[in-house]
Amino acid sequence: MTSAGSSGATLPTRQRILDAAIDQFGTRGVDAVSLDEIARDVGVRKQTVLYWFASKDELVQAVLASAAAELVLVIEAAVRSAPNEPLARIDAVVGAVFRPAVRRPALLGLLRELGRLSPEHAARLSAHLAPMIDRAIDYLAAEMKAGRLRRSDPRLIAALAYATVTGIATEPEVLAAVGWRADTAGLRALRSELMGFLRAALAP
Amino acid sequence: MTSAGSSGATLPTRQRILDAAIDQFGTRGVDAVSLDEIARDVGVRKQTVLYWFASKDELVQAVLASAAAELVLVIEAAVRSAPNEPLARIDAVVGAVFRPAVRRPALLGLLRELGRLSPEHAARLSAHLAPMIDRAIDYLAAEMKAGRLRRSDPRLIAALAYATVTGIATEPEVLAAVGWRADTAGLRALRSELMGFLRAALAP
DNA sequence: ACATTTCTCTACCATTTGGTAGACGTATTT
DNA sequence: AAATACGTCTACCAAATGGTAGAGAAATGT
Repeated sequence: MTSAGSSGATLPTRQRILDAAIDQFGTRGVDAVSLDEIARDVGVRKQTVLYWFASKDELVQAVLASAAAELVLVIEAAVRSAPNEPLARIDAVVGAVFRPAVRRPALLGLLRELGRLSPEHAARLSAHLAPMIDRAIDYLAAEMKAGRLRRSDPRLIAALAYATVTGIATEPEVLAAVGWRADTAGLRALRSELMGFLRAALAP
Repeated sequence: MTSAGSSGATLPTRQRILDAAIDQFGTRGVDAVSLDEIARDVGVRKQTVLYWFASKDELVQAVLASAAAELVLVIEAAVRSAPNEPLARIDAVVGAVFRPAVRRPALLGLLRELGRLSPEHAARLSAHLAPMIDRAIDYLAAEMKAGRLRRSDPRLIAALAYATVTGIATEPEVLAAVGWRADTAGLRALRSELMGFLRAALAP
């Protein structure tokens, strides 16, 4: 029983399908991407995709779980390794999310798909992220109480900060529309502006 | 020649198709919506849709133009009727966009489709909005220079503010995920938090 | 050596998609 | 009254979609 199970270490193909699917679903939307396209990206036939994931629905489910897990991992690591000071922590989280997000908008783009998914998928994804969200909100509330963050509704503040980061990371076209350049200097400037924006919005 | 032309006053059906298409495209994504579904929404057959709009592509084009025009109209009106003070103007714009946006996420949702549209569509939409965006950026730059707004890159600030408003307005699921309630009081609280967030982010 | 499992493939299939052709009734024009 | 334009419809169609059935190569176990 070397096994594959539903969790453990998996073989190349399955992972490659998953990766391709994250990119496609995240950037173009689940409904707009066909299994054939994913298969072509991976360099394999559609039936191979359907061998690893019994249906498109199951693939979507796996993609969401995988992306959510990756996000949670990245964010929690950033939080743990940051000093226990709210603005520094926010910087750390933004920094951690920012690079992968801008270079691979699909990751956050998947979250933006939330409203277009079936209620079941949406619920599963929410459940996956809920603990982290709840902890973040509790943290914000505590820091507000301690006067280290601007006093406001921590839940809405969390949502607003999320909207800002996700929006800016998943819509390069908007940045292009305001004349922004996607070169290295541009990226650095964007990141620094983003942090400045959030700091100003959240500082007491 | 009572005529219909491509601009002027039009008959019910065409407009109803346009409205239904805005909602569907904006909430579910262009690629994911079929002409049959739009037709069903309107209570008509697909061929009737194709009578008014020669192809899906043409319908998309008309929808984008219509939505952009509506947005520009609403925003410019809000700006004109607001006092010439940057934070007040921002409040006015947010207030003007907020109600329609939350009740009809499709409008802003269409903008979020930008990256998924064909380059031609994206370019046309950008062109439609560019004058307003440029004016906004110039305005922000001037106010920053005058010390009435936090000094920063006006282009990125515009993009960040846009991301915040659009994100929060088009993703009710995120609000739900943080435990927000969509009742009247919730709406008021959300709007006030949003304005507070932006004011704090932009104030000098 | 043989049997079995693992993985990818070809061959189909029913349904849905955007789109064409043209019939049919109703206004409007002449 | 005849002719014409207008708006919606039914009848199709070729391509693409998600999915089933099962063949065949390669590894693995016995």
